[in-house]
Amino acid sequence: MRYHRSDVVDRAIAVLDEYGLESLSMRRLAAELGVQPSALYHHVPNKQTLLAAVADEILTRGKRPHRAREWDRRVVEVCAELRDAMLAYRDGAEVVVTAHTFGLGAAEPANQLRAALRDGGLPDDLVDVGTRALLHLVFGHTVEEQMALQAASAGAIDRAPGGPADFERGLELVLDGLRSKVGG
Amino acid sequence: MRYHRSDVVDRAIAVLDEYGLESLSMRRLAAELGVQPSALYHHVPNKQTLLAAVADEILTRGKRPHRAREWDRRVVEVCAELRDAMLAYRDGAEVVVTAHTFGLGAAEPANQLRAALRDGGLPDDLVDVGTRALLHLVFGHTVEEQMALQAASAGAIDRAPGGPADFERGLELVLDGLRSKVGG
DNA sequence: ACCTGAACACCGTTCAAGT
DNA sequence: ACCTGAACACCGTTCAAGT
Repeated sequence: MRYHRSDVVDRAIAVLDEYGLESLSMRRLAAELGVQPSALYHHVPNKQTLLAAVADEILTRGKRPHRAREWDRRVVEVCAELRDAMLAYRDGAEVVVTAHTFGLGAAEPANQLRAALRDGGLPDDLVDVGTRALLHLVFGHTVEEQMALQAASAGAIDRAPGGPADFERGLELVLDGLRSKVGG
Repeated sequence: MRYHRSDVVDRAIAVLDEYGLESLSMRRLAAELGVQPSALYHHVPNKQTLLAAVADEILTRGKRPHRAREWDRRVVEVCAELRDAMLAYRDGAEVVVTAHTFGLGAAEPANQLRAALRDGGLPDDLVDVGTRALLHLVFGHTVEEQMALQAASAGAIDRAPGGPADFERGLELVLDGLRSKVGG
């Protein structure tokens, strides 16, 4: 059987979702595809690049249309889409955040947020600061939430995991700050 | 030579700072101490626990007195202390954030932030939401900043790394949101 | 109590050789 | 172009045995 890069990425996501990030090794993935580990390096230069591709694919699969017209409602939509996309696969948040940290892929959400803040009439420097703040909030919240969800499903007794309500309230804090500057 | 747990942690920080997190293996650390890898397991149950201890020690070393009296100024002080503590060692932010993510140690900053927000007269649920938002902001910003600093010092040309100015402006966004709720 | 020596079950990556 | 087979240089962790 002959594979393409997209087959490798798809299978990587399947392994990630079923067994978790710590089990997603190049050797394990190769075995899953019925191929020698060295064969993977024909489709992907290294594991880091593969994980970046996995992150991008997770975000692509989570894409949805944005209907909001006001810039601040669109920010909430983009952030919610990002959160839902990461939560859709086991350890998805960890993978996306790591890719973003290393500057590999996962750039789409940042671009959408920047565009929304610019539409809001914010000055360039505040667009930058705001975009980063929103992204860090969504990433931090979602990694924590997914951690708690997975711990709970593994039987560990845990307090309520934050959830979508706390998520939006954290967002509103930053949006309040931004809105107070848009008219200033 | 006989070692104690604190010797192991101290040496781990030295290795971290000099060679980076990816070089901080149990085997490498053992070699650095002139001991067999298995000897480390008399002082520490596993690597995860060691890294949590490293995170806590990094935060302890970065401790400083807080002089601000207003709650919002104290928030800024706590956040700046946290950021500086993590930046003081190579990959320090990554280590502290990972420990916090896995719920191992790194709990002090959260407690200090909670106390400050409570002093501000915020209701309990907003104290929770605000603490998490501030923590995620500081963590996200500092990991990104440290990444950029290390990339720059490794010769990669990079745009200005955010720095303390952007850091405080992101913070102010959330503080604006919180302040608008304290009188409401 | 603390350490050694040896082993177990893995990693990511490279590279000559095959088809 | 894509894959195999074998190797290189590592991992974290366990455990009997020593002092």
